[in-house]
Amino acid sequence: MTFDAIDKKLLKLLQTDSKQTNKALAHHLGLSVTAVYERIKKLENNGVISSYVALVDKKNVDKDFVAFCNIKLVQHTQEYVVKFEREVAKLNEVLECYHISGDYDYLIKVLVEDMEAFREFMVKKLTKIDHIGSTYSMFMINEVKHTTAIEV
Amino acid sequence: MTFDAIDKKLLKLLQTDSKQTNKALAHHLGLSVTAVYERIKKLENNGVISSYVALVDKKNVDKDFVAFCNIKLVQHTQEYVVKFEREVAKLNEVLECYHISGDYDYLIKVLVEDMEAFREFMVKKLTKIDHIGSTYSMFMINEVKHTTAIEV
DNA sequence: TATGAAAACACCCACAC
DNA sequence: GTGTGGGTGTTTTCATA
Repeated sequence: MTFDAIDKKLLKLLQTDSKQTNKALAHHLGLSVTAVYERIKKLENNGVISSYVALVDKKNVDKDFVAFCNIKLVQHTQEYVVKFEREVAKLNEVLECYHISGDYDYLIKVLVEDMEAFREFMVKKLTKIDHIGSTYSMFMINEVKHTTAIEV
Repeated sequence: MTFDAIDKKLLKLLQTDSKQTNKALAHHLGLSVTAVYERIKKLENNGVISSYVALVDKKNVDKDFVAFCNIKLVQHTQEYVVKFEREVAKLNEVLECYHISGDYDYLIKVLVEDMEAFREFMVKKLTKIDHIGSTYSMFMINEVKHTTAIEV
């Protein structure tokens, strides 16, 4: 589908705050409530908007220790890859996992309470997955930017 | 604040789908609508729930080229650091930016249309920021997992 | 705290322009 | 694309236990 300037602005607004009423959105966009309603439905039906979620502030739940782990597998057979991906996706400390180019095979983002919890995670969960060769971890010192909103 | 089992389940539900009605949530949790309403308000007022947003599927907007760039600054004076962080945060291709431990100073996540757009980004935006020493980029081959929901 | 009832509000969809 | 209208459902408040 194609987006005009209004669609883009609408997506920006909804990606910032999805609890705005259609009336408020209509006012921002200079459209009628009905027009806004139909544009939103179109974006939902086309899968552009995949879901609406609540975002939790990790600082306010005492879980703001973030680590990025580069992971290398010992082998890259279909079987190993599939199994690793399935196992790692199950771990709820793992917020993101990407198969990437470069020196390592995967990059994962891990969220836990503190360094001690991270150690537990590495020893008891991550490295329990078979076929992991080596890992290289980086710890977050400060979160400079983090947004879920993408420019369309 | 402290969370009981119901709060945790409620947060999980809202982080998955914030458009559920309080009635549906009440049914899932075995509570009354008002009880759910007040728990949600408490979570919002305590800053546990920071916002409600629409999530856009990057595949459906033809913007699914993801790169991770490790960045090293030439110097680490307060002035350079502050300036870099301010400039990089302004770039809307940069979804996330973390000051990290390890061989590099920063890890950023970049979202653009394709490799050509990434090249443009690197040449015309990122490396235009002063004091960047070296960079090391990794490209996403596949997104194995990506969630905004954190376990509380 | 939890609840039910009631008012205020927003959404949804059809119709007319 | 805008506007209206009305039925439906939801949010919010409040009295009550």
